[in-house]
Amino acid sequence: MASISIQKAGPIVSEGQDDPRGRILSAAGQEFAEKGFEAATIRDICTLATVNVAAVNYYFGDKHRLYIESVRHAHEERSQQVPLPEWPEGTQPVKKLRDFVGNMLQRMLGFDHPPWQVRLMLREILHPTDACRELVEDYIRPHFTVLCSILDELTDGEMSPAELRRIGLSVVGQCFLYRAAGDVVDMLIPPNEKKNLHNPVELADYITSFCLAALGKQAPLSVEV
Amino acid sequence: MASISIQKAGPIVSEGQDDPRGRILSAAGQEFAEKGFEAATIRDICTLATVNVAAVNYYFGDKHRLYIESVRHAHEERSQQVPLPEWPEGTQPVKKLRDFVGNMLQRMLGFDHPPWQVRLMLREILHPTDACRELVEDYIRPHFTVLCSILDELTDGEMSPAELRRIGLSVVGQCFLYRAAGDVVDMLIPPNEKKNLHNPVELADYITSFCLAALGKQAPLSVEV
DNA sequence: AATGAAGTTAAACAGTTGTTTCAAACGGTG
DNA sequence: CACCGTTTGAAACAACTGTTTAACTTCATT
Repeated sequence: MASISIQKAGPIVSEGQDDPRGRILSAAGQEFAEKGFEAATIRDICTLATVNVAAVNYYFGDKHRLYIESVRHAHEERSQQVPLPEWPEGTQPVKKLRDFVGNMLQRMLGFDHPPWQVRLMLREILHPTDACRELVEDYIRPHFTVLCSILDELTDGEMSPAELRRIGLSVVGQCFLYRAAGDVVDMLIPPNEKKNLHNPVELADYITSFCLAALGKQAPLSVEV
Repeated sequence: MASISIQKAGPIVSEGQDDPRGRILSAAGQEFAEKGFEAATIRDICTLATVNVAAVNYYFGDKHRLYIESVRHAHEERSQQVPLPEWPEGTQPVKKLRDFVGNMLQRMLGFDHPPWQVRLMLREILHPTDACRELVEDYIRPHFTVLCSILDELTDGEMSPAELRRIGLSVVGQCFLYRAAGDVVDMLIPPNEKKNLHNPVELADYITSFCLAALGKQAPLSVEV
């Protein structure tokens, strides 16, 4: 009974090596990312975090609130790990677009394989729960807004905000496919082709070129006959 | 014991109104599509199918094999519901591309809201299990091959197969985003804008134009200043 | 009518789930 | 040291999971 008031906030300290709450949050994120909300069990999470089963209910109240918190924890961490690029005044919008796409691919695909933070966020994007709104407002929308403003610069203000958003979704969509359906993409293209043409760097160049060509800011990929 | 031999095949009849196996398959597909493999329960499936709990194990052996079968069932049904378009000899590749994109969007997004077959397949694409390989080979790859051959026609054979596949993924990616991350897209754009610019028909026109422009087969979306 | 396989049922099984309990241990403060 | 709120621990809880059992119905075939 007396512990109920604690569940709302928990200890102020966080992220320490021997901080149980932080360890649970990290372990939960990994488990939820891998198995999803239902399949991940409190017992596995606690084993991974080396805490007692009761700790989750003590610190977070129940499994659902632990999930919400772990999604928040994930996108906060990921925002710090791969921040948006900053450009000096007067940077060419073409370069900005290339940087943005490269940044987005790096954030989505990671250097080797994507970290659990991204996979957890992906789950929330695909099957939104209560945690989704915060994820969109704090993480996704700011990034999308930057992209649209780059496109606005690039098209010299010719496009309406609605058109800019639609083009922005074209850019995001091309990157998103590799993240969300990466396994199927791997089955559709030969392995060596993946290394040569579908690595993050080549992809960023290609997707940027594709969009620049579509917008008439660069020669088309194929020449008219 | 005696019933084990039955589980492999089941009755020859299928899809009848009072065919338990067919009802289970359909109910399982809906439940798996909505909740995923773990969260969907055999009891809920059987309640929906109005059969006894033991029926699943009788007809399919266990939950996992029921899942495999229901994924197969889903993409077989969906192939009949929305077949690939057929074009008469000499059809312009531009028209083919527009038709293909429209067809893909219709298949992915459905007329009103997407049927459970698509949502189940989407789950398998995002988090592949044993059922994925068959889904790719029997459903996804044939469609992707058609797309690449259209792009080959369109570019007059100038592109290598690898380049064609990469462009194909650009086309698919733009459509896929609306299917996989539709809820987030809805949060990023105003509701009326969605009706005007992001309905299947407008989208098919836009995505086709975007790609044609990128390939230099149509005027760019924005004119050079 | 008798037979026996095919199909269906309610009940039970063993295992796992999220959650709770309550006692023990901790760590500062009087 | 004794006190007290906070944290940890092992065990138990009730509910639910997939699966199995064994009795029962159906029904074409002999």
